[in-house]
Amino acid sequence: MNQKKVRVRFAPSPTGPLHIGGVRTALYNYLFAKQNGGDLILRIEDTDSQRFVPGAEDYIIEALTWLGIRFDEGVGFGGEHGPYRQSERREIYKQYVDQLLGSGHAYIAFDTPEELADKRKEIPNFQYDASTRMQMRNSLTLSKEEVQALIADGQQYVVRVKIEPNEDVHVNDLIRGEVVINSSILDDKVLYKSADQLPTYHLANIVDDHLMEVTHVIRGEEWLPSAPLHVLLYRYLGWADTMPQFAHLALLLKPEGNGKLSKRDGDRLGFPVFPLEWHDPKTGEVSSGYRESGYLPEAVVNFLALLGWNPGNDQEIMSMDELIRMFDLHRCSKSGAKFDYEKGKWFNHQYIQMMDNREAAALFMPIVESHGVKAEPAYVEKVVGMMKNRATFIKDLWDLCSFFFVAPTEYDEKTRKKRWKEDSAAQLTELIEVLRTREPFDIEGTEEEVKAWIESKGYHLGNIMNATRLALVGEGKGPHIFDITEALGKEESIRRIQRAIETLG
RNA sequence: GGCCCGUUCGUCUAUCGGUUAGGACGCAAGAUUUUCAUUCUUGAAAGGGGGGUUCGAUUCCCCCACGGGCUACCA
Repeated sequence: MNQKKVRVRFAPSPTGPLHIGGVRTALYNYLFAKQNGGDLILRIEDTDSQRFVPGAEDYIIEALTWLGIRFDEGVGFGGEHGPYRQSERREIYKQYVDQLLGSGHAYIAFDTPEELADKRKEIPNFQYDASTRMQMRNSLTLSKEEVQALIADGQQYVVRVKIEPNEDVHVNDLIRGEVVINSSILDDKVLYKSADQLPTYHLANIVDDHLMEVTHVIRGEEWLPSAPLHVLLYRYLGWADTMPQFAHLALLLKPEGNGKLSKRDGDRLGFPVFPLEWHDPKTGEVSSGYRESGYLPEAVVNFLALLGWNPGNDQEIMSMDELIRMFDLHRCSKSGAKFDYEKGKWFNHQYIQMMDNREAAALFMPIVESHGVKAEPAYVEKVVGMMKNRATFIKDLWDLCSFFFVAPTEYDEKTRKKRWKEDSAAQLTELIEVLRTREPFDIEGTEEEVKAWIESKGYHLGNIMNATRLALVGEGKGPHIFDITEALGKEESIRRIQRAIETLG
């Protein structure tokens, strides 16, 4: 094993918002880096000028920052191995393309996209490789002079890797073990595009990982088929001995039906696929995000970490620090995981329960204010403490406990029918007198006194309590009655009961 | 079509040849409760099929089926 400092990278392409599967890849890279005292690099792979989307890069950084994934180096974070944006590394790639051309591991090809398309139509399973390259228009079949002339003439060309056939290529994957593929089935992939004068992913990736001293490549399974090509490129460039180790992560799948979870699923499936809300600059379309939906970043991280990995025991709730300690690439599952949104909600519920009341109240306060209510932080904190165990999202709290802030103006019909009896008005009128003289207006004392009164009168406890609840809340829900009266205070409690008596009769 | 990877409850997963196949989400029932929740208890729920190897396979091997990925001058 090498003793070099662990360096991993997350290398998204800025073609839109980062989706939740990408977030998981970033997370695993982060966990692995931190566990090994290594660095995490953010590299932007913008070699496809056609698909570039403005704002995507900032979005990626903001999203990962929100989730607590910290980079040591890269776009927006500085570092010694820059630039970290591939579009700014043209000259570097050019140099290695020339090296490959010089060493005979690559060649220039003049075939136009149209010609290739025709070829593919004409010959089933056509592949540009050792068996076909000598029938094509490239620097292998044309003379040096012809090639020079074509280039001088301004003909567009690409650079292709020249794959040596009949060679078993071994890819040692940290998750899947050894994968062996014969080089004959690989094709002569384009390394350098004529269209935008930039390298393709394959070349840029290898050059950058080498130059940035990346030790481990942790990426999605969609890259596994091209991993042998990458191994070969390291070899052709003379970097085989410092080649990083690979780990290909199983994909995140749609919950229903088939296929991997993709950006286009958007809100179609009934849940966000993006960490942050995304406003498409072209279409104006808005896609929901986990943050805006009310998720706590810690819950999202915990949930995502467990989608495709487990600690080997029954523990499910883990902080980022624990995840860093426990993460293990060898415990990543080999098969794709269907995205289970319900479980995600459960995680958020758990995290809200673990949250400090003050913290939760601070998050809830803006919602309270948005309803035109001015409330003391201490009061909000008290209410949150009583109610948060029933909330999956902080924003749920308003529906759950608005009655703590706004007196009911109408009474739920069903509850009224069921809970407001003939003698409720009379009984609650008496109750008001009991409450009026009660001092202090605390939870236990008040409860004791009210119950003693009910008993002495021979009233039905349930009837009184349920009617009182209707008066205080406006419907048949909520915490313990005396928790409510204590929080509302004597005056407000009496006022509400009074009002109910007047309204409901 | 070709190539690659995978296959345990509905879902996420544990099991590194011998287990009543465990946990979690969700679901159902019950308990608690003055209500609604929370909480607790219990329950239903799984090794794709066929061959091997072995005293013994969910576990190892092969075939098939199924699922997923890749197959662009996209990443």
